[in-house]
Amino acid sequence: MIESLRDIRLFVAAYEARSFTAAAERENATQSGVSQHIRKIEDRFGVRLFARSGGAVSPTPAGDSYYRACIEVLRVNEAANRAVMSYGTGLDGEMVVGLMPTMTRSVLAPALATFVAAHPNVVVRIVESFSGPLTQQVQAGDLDFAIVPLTAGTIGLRSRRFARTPEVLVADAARGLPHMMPLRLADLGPLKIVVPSRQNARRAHLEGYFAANGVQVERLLELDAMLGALDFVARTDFVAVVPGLMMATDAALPAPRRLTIHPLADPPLAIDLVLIEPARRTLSPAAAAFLSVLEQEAHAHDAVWPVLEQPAA
Amino acid sequence: MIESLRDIRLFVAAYEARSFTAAAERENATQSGVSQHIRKIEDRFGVRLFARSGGAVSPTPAGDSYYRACIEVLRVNEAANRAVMSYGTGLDGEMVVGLMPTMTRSVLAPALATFVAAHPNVVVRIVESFSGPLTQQVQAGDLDFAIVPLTAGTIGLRSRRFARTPEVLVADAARGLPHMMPLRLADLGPLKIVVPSRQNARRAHLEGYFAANGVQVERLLELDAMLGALDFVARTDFVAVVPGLMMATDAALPAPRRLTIHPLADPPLAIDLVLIEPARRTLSPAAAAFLSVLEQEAHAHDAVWPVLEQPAA
DNA sequence: TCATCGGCATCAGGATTCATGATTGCGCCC
DNA sequence: GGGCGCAATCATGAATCCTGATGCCGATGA
Repeated sequence: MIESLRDIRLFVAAYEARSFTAAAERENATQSGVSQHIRKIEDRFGVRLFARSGGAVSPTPAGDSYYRACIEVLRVNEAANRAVMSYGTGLDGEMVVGLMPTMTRSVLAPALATFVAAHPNVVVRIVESFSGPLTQQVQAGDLDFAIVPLTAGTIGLRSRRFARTPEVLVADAARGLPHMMPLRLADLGPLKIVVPSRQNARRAHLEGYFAANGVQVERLLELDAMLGALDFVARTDFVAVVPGLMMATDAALPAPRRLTIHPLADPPLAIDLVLIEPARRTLSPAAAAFLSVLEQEAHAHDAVWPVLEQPAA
Repeated sequence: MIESLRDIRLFVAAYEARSFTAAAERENATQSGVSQHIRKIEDRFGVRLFARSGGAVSPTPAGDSYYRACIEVLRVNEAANRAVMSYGTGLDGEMVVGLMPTMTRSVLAPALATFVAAHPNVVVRIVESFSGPLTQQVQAGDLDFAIVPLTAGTIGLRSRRFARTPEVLVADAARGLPHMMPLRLADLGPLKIVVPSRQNARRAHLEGYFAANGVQVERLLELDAMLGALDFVARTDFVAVVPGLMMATDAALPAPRRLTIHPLADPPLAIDLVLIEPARRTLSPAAAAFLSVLEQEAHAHDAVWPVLEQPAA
């Protein structure tokens, strides 16, 4: 009875999916096969890795421990493969990255331009979506990494801080608010405001901020289409609160402008963006290179905003 | 074409032996098999790992690099195996136990430490609550067992005596009362005293004791948060009466101390703790083992208190 | 309380992979 | 040039892996 990396991969998939069936689907296998592999491991060690209680499987402490060790094995193994593969070719291959709309509006374009110029052989695919779907896709291994708002940790993901950016108010320029001047929302009187739907992690942050700081809301409009929201703001007396990073290029634009931008003040509000990647893998060289460009681009605009002393809400 | 740990082992052996034949011998394989495995790796990566020049094989730079990465993989993999094998002993399953705060403060921690070391496979869940909710949860079958103060029997429960512990007075050390010296409450003059709410079964015991023994109460403060109560006592001239078991570790603590502890004397007052479990079930092996550890730990501190001749009130 | 359903375990078969021993090819030394 | 040592190759039998079907259990909902 020989242990194989297949065993480990299937176990890791089962652990992360909390389901043999889902794991099989992810790893191009069958439920039966997954079941047999895991039983094989359990027999070899004489330890139960999952508690089967009819409907669902849940890891035992031994399973938890083995999982932590296994993702290490997979990561190191991947590093081994990369080490030898680098003797064959330079930077190429395919890379799939998930980004939330905040990233795609201002940061993506210049980062992409830089990257494709430097690495013409890399096939780049960008997926734009919201945090929920992106998280799932990273978990499933469909994405090399994703940038999403900070949320509670999820099984099978490694995450690290990517950037912090202030939330800013966006208003129709016809209102005459001085561009880039920090504002207290409560001073603006009852607001007609565009917010994302509850699926979006930012919604809760915003509502908490409104409630805690006496912001009067006249009308709430749910709109998950960010670009549409900005266009809507430019044509009506609605305003929107969006991550500053999203407006980075607009902020520096000279007059005349359709929209004015205003960091929230008293207190400021910021949002943390995190990088998530599958815990069992390491970033491919191409993905790592792109991430570095993306990060550099995201921080290029830091200086236009007031310093954020306070941690994010 | 799936990569396997066998590939890696054979490659490592070949690298170290500088010979396929010797490697085969070391790994209980044949020269042919080693040759095929290594060719498989080379094909997969499109890189040559060994230079074959008739008589002997010598690693290429790619082979050197892969070797260094591979021994890392083998090391990490072995660590994974060791991690899970240490779980080979003891019981398994899940166990949910309800404890009153009296138990969680001094007894729980050492008992838990002993238990998880002996039974790493058991998923332990501890619920801290008061007698009412705990009794309900045992009745509902949500808990394997609970430790609660002695009360009237409830249908659907089996109970047995778990421990008897004296009630003790706890006072701010600044009062200068000699630590561990038994006291008559009535001798202390009018008391400012912290007591649990009426939901707590001990409240009635205490009030009965006060009335029967001429204890003068200047102020009563209801506080169900046990830890908070102790902290409050340490900062004010209030005192509290709590089960001795709760203060077991504090009792043995050397000076300097924030609190002094005093068994109630003339007459002593004790409280009985009982084990309750669903009458329709028997204790799971894990629960029984944990109970035994808990009981042992609870009795480990018996000697620090005066002998209780009298039955509890 | 019963029927239904989702999900895992088990089983037998067929496909695939793996290991083996024999044989061949290559370079070296005598 | 003929042994000699070692790796490559090949065909075959063994072990394994994967699959689809089926059974079983607990959860869910009427």
